[in-house]
Amino acid sequence: MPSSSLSPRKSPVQARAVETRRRILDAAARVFSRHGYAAGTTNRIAAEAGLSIGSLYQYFPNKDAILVALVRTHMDDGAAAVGAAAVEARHLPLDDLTSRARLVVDAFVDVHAGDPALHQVLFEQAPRPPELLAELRALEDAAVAVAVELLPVADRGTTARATTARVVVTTIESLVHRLIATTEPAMPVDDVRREVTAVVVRYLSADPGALDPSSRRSSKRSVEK
Amino acid sequence: MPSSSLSPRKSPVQARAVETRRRILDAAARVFSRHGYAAGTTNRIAAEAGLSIGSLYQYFPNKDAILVALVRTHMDDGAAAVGAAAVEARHLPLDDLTSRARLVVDAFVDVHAGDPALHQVLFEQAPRPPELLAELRALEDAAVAVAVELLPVADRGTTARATTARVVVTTIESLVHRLIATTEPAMPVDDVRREVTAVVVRYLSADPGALDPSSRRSSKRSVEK
Amino acid sequence: MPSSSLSPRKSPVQARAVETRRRILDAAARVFSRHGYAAGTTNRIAAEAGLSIGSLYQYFPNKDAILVALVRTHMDDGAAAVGAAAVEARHLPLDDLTSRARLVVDAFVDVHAGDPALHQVLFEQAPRPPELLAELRALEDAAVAVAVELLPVADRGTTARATTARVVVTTIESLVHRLIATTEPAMPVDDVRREVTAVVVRYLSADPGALDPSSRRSSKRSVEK
Amino acid sequence: MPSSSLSPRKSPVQARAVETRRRILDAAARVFSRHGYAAGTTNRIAAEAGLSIGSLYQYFPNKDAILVALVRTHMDDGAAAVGAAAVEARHLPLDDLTSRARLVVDAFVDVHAGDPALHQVLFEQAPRPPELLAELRALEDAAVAVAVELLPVADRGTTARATTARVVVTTIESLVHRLIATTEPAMPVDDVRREVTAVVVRYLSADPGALDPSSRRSSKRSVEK
DNA sequence: AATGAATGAGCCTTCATTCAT
DNA sequence: GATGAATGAAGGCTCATTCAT
Repeated sequence: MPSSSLSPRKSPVQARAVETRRRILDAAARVFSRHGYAAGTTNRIAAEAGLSIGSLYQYFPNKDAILVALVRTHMDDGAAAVGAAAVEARHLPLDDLTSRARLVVDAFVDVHAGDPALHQVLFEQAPRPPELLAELRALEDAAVAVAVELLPVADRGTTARATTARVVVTTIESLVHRLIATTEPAMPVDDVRREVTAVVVRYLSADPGALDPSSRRSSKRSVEK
Repeated sequence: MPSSSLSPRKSPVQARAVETRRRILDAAARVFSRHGYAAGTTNRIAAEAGLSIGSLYQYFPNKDAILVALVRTHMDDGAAAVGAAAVEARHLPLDDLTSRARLVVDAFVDVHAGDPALHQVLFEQAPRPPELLAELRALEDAAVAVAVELLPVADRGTTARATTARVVVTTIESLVHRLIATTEPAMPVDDVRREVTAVVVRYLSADPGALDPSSRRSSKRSVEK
Repeated sequence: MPSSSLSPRKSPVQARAVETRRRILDAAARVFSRHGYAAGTTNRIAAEAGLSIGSLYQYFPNKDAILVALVRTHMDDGAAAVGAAAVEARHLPLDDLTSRARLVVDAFVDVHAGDPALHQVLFEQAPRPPELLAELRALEDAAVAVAVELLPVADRGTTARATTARVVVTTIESLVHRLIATTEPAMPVDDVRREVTAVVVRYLSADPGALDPSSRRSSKRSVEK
Repeated sequence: MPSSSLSPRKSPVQARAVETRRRILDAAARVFSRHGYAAGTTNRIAAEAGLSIGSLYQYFPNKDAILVALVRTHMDDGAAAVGAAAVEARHLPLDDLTSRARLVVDAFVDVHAGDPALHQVLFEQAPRPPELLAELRALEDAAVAVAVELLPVADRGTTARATTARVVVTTIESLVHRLIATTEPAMPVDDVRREVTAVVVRYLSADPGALDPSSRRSSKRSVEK
């Protein structure tokens, strides 16, 4: 009945429900991050959210749904961040590969730096339903498409463009993830940004002619020497 | 009770025990690979090993010990394979970076290609005790040390040698793992070998002067130049 | 507060309450019929009635009360229908047993044919409180009394009149119920009417002398006779 | 290792397992009989059997399996008892309908008299899987077949033989069940035996010509007479 | 009176682990 | 040493019921 309200907000009921949902998700993030997936029990999550177990199940049909919601949130956030970076990158000169890559890498780093432990749980430890896996793959495909367009990804000798693009995307993703998630003498985030960018840019910049690693024995000549 | 100094063999009893241990570990590998960690129950492992659950517990104090043993085995195998590759690589000329890197990358690929699903379980999905994580880290440190010695890892501008070396090691590890373990249109193993090698070699070969990604905007000027 | 003695109607408020009660009961009937007692949750009933769960609990103190109300309704309906049939039957000649029985059987069939699944839930599946069971028994006793009066139930050899009457009532009840509720190649309702009537009539009509099943072996001789 | 035992019993292990199974089933029978299906929790059954809940689940995969086992047992027992009675009945002269019927009725009574409350739970209250229902129907069909053969079931006017046979079977079943299961002033079992037999025999013996209840209004004329 | 979010006891089930044989 | 039946803590989840709004 918000007949003349300027802010077309959700009705109180819904607004509260939305907030409770958030609270559960936040609690789940904390619990999963701390205890991992298996030990992140629904009871613990409910307690952490300050709710009864029954209430939790009024918002999510089962434990997996909570996980999926969390994964989707992070996927969306990641896609948004990287997408924004890509848009920004397009405004930079085509030949300034470093700056372009850096923008994208930074987005990835920001996404991962938030809660590495949670990321670990969400994307490695927990059993994700096939459908979610498919979405994840689709997202990566989209990222590959962006990479092709954004970076000068060309066939280089034996290597097809698609392969190069996928290597680029996978490198950024996995390297950032590993460098940040791997505990202990954590690498300073700035170093991560700089080095991952370097890895990608150099991979793409190398003069194919001077540096063909296509066959294990291409080095033959130097060996003969 | 080594009866003769010439035959340092284990007594029959011990030998049998060792073999049973192996059987359990092999069974666990198969079970974890197929079902994941959580669904890889001790009973299933015992059944797969053709043992009673009681017997299994005479060889391992608990489920975690099985996992740890498995992880250690794979760590050792990996270390051996990479170590052997490193030894071989040392015989190649210092400037044939590609061949040297390729040798190491191949070792990593071989280690991962065997049973990607198991690797996933052992190194991502299962909750590993802190002590094991420490060992893992030590192993990586050793790998970094080898990398420093084996590859022409030098300080490049802002980047300390240790950082470069760690990036190299992490890149190989995570990229190979991801490229092989990530299901679906799996990348041909040969492509993986070639491209990972390329990534590493180019990262290390780039002329530091011409390609300094140290600051996000520094590149602009070089472009204008 | 009946404002006028001429209109013994309930006040609007009460009338509405009565109607809401009805709505709940109807909804419960549908839900129990479809899902059974256990799966017929109060929330489902409330939803089916277009009410909030809170409102439902303003009309019934608990789930069992709903069931009891439903059972009572059906008991009353049944009693009314059978009672009416009995009244009508009394107008038929005493010796037209078939018509008299048929009238009663038809009443039973009509009662059961309406919603067999619901009947099943109400009278077999759901746990009925002892007090309700007592009412049920009382009702049956009444039916027995009617049977004694309506049908020529007389002592027959070893069998007391009360027993015969109870057998008649139970036969009609259970046979109609079973023949109609038992799924699958359901027997046509008309066959049910005819056969159940036949069972009862023949049971009551048989020449007691010619057909004494009182002892297992006594019959042999009578056959020989 | 029962190499030379005269009684080819199951090995100790199996024998014990079989006995434990029995204990669980017996406990379940008592618990279901006392508390009904819903309130007959697996924990209660385990406790009643003097076992831990874990052990119970080593013998039955879930609660329903226990119910099904119980139902099957009773179906088998019933089929055996009735079958034996049928065999015995066949040795009686064809025209001694009463004795033949009595034999069968007695079998039914014996089956039901054991634990009426449990029967109620097993065959009315509990949710039985469709597959079990199918078996139940098959069993009834078999019973109908036996009835056709055993008793002089012939077409009588409007009524097909199949209908008559089914009515006979259903009458015995439902009447015995109801007469015995219905609590309180329980009818003496001997009365049940005698009267149910009478109902069936008279249903089958009546002179079809003299007693045709085929149409509701056929009686009108006789009234007018 | 109505609403529906919240509650929590309790259910079914799993599985690592123990221990009598 | 081997066996496998037994154990029971703990987990995911449901649903009748309450209560603040």
